[in-house]
Amino acid sequence: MKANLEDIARAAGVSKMTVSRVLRGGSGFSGETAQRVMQAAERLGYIPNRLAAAFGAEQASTLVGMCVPRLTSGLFGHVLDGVDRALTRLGFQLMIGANNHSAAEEEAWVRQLVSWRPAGVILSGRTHTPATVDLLRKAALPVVEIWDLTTSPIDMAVGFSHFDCGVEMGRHLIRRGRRRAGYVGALARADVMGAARLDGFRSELAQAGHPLVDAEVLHDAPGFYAGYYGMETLLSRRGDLDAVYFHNDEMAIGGLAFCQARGLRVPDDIGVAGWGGMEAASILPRRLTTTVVPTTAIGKAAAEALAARLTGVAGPDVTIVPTRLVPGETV
Amino acid sequence: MKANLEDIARAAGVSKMTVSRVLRGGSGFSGETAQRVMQAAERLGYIPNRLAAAFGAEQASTLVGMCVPRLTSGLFGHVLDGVDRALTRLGFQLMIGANNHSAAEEEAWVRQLVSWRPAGVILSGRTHTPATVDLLRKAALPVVEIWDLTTSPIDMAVGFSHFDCGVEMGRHLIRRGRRRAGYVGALARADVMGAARLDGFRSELAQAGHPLVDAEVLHDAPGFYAGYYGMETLLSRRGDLDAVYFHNDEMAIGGLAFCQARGLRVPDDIGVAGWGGMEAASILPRRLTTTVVPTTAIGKAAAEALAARLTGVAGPDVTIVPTRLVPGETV
DNA sequence: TCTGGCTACGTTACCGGTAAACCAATGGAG
DNA sequence: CTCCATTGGTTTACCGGTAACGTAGCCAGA
Repeated sequence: MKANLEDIARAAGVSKMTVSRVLRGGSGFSGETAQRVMQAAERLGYIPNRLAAAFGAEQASTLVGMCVPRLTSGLFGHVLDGVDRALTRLGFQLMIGANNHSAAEEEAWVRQLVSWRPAGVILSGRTHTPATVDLLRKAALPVVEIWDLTTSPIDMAVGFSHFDCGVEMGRHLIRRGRRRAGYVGALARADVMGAARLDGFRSELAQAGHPLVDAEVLHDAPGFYAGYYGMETLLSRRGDLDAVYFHNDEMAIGGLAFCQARGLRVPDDIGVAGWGGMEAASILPRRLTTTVVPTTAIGKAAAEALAARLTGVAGPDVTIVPTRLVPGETV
Repeated sequence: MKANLEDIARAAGVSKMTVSRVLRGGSGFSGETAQRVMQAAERLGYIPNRLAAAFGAEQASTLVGMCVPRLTSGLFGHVLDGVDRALTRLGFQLMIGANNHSAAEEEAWVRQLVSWRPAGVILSGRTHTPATVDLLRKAALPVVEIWDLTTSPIDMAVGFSHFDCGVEMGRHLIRRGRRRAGYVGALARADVMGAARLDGFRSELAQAGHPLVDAEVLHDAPGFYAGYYGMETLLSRRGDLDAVYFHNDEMAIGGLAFCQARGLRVPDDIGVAGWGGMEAASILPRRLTTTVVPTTAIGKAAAEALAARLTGVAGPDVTIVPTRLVPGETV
């Protein structure tokens, strides 16, 4: 039914090996032979078998795995897009997985992945089980950890400091005269990076002499609803806040919706800041003050770091991508 | 370096085949043997080689491919999530690709995919090149086409009628007393499904005796900005519209932002309707009138249809998932 | 006692490529 | 005229699993 190299070889009157070389565009054959082979392959509707190729030649396959926290995150959608575009251009295939912010789920996924003998892996975050790290080391896979900067990456890293994002936003709020700031987060205990931003925020405020008044870290996923209700909860405990920093833009927009619903004027009565830089944030009636993260660039850089490693070019082990605090009209 | 079945066999004092049977949880071995094998495998840090397994046994692999129009779409993020959760539970791995609304790019991706001999494929939409269809047929792959209902799916389909969505929204606007409706779309000529909604919308309005006044279909990606500027463009041409139907919720929200910026009162001066049902739509100051699409359910159904087909259970060829028009406060 | 069926394995033959080694012409340099 | 490099191939030996089939030992029932 399905043609293989042998069939083409027979049809073209050459050996299997010659067909292999022609189809992979190598050398060691005449133009005339090449044409006969190509025609035969075309005529027989040959579909290459990468399974056999990757298996037979122990050389790296063209498979790259990537694990994100959640597939529903707008930010990671852009990261994925950046990765996918770069990998496609470089001739790789992308295998994805979601770990739902759980290192154990990530381990299970990595275990599946390495059994496909991929060329490399891209992981999100720096929280991995020891078994995961062990597995990756044993498989001798190029690994890129994205999103957060790790002091000691497993292999390579592309990202930025979440702590610094928090610090910067804290400084901004202080500069804008805010003195009683709160924080609304999500994914309590599951998301290390949101926690890092909160740490940075808290530390900067404390240093400025106007420490964080209160923080509400929900267990929910960081969406609009969570922002709305987080804001409600926080303000019901502390009605005297003059600014609230959110886990991300979606939540901040939810928070803004709450303010609107309660007749709170932003930024006069209360300031609101987000994080991430989703498109909607810049088109709200009042542009949201937020930190823009170069998501697509991170994905692209991760894919290219991996590809560079695979072609033997020594790239940088750690790539720092700059985030940018964009002052809007909400604080 | 890396252990294989042979190594385990040697260590456990049995044959390769017995190891294979034990590790795959089959039968034909004693409990004592099983334990020796397991321990040896554990001790040697055995990592199975799915490449070899899928290659050797011509049986279907556990690889499933999925192609979406854009990875940055919020709606498709949820579809992907639904697919991924279901597939992971069923023991499959997900390989993804984006076609950027281009049948040619989809073909290129499918060509790559089939060379991995996957167990099945999930495609978005019903626009495929003849070569794509041919390729899939030749590979005898189970195929699920999602998102849009196809009259004659390649194999299976999970989705709904975009035309009907448009019809329903047209009816809603008429019921609300709107008589001069416009439309703002995106991805001109690339997105067949948005066009189908517009067709349905247009046809229903015409039938009601209040035909569509004007439509502005941009070439851009359907985001907030596009909605903002699309609204601006449309209203500059036709200032007398009393309602605008948007390609999706993001664009509708962009349109709302424009209204706010220009001091247009919604829904008094003008009505706004979206499509898709993003979370943000329900938390806006005025809840957006939109059609909610059960994205995650579609993904789940697609994955399960595929799995059913693979286990030999005959599932339905076409699964219709219901969309729901949710009247908000914007029209 | 013989037969048949079960359990618990072992043997053998692939799957479809690729690397590496090998070989037969051919043409040009010395 | 010989030698050697180059061109254009072929042959062989794997890669690591799995299916299919073979078989020894044991026990039950006729």
